[in-house]
Amino acid sequence: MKPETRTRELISRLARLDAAGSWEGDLNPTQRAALNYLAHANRFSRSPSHVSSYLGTTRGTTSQSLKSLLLKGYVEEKRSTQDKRVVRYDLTNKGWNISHSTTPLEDVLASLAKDEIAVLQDALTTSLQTALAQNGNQEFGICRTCIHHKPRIKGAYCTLLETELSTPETDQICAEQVRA
Amino acid sequence: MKPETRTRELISRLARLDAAGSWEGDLNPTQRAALNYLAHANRFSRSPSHVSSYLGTTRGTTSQSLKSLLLKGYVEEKRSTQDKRVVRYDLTNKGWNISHSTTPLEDVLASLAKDEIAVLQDALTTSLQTALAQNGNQEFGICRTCIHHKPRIKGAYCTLLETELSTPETDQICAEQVRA
DNA sequence: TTGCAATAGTTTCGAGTCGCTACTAATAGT
DNA sequence: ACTATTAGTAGCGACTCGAAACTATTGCAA
Repeated sequence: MKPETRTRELISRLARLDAAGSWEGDLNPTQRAALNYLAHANRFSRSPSHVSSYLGTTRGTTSQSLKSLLLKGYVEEKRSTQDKRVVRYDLTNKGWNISHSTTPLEDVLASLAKDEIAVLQDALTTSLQTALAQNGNQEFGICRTCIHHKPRIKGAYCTLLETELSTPETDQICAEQVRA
Repeated sequence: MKPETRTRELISRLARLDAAGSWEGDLNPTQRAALNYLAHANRFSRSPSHVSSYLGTTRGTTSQSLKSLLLKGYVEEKRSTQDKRVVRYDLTNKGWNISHSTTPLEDVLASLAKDEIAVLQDALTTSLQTALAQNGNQEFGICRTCIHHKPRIKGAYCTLLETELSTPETDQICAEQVRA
């Protein structure tokens, strides 16, 4: 079998195993994925559109998943006052608690050698970036690594959103991020 | 973010992208995964039970997926004469044709450097083996690497199934495989 | 300013996955 | 012969997913 075929199969099987084994609490894999995204995204990137773009599904599907998360009390809705169309979803305490728990796959990955996981992460990152670029998708990288990111003495400044950012925020996922 | 968390996220996103982009023909991701398995599994490992064990779903779900594949003409049913309970699914010509097509993710992986994909494959293989071992799942490795595999001048002999195997068959997936 | 296009989000529909339980048929063990 | 086990299927309810239709809001431009 060609190495790329074999590797694709490995990725698919690992993801499948992970999804099956991560029915933590009353969250299914998709809901868990959405929650994970919301836990790491900055305050400008937590709308249904952003979630659906990140997960690669339609807005309709995402709308339902978020509604389910809302109903179960893992997130809360914040409607914007500037643009009355947009909604932002923030994690509740219950949401934060569950988002910290690790999945079986993470435990396995944690048992790899330090250099092994570093190399794995690099190769996967490269692959993901290439794949995303080919589809014209956004990368959803971390603020700190963006061309619009200008470091300040405390925190940073975003030249795109024209906003001051706190230090923890520069480590969050931003939907607008463009690699420097 | 911890490297194992980041890596898990990468695997999950790549798999999601791959699944979304591989709606080749009229096959959805699960049906495609089942077809891929059948394309690489040997003649002793192509029953609904084996497919469900490989994909990590229940037999009920697999039964439906296979029924769908059958209906669409990608596979055909062969009922065993020895054990009248078991069914074997073989790919039709239509099935072989589609199983040879590559997915977008494969194309991306193929563009990686040779040593990079080798290292990637190794790390993923190790992770998968560990994860499967923890769940008590079968590994579904290749015949040739099994403790029951005894090479012959032409092909091989399996001491578990007590059967002669042709050379191509020793490169196929076997549900009974146990790493030597 | 008015009007139209674009955008954010929701709703609904049909097909399909998935876990679960219950079921039939065939085989294996005692 | 009786029972337990195994292979496969059927039906149920919850959910995902893509697609299309829909509302509300905003942006743009004549």
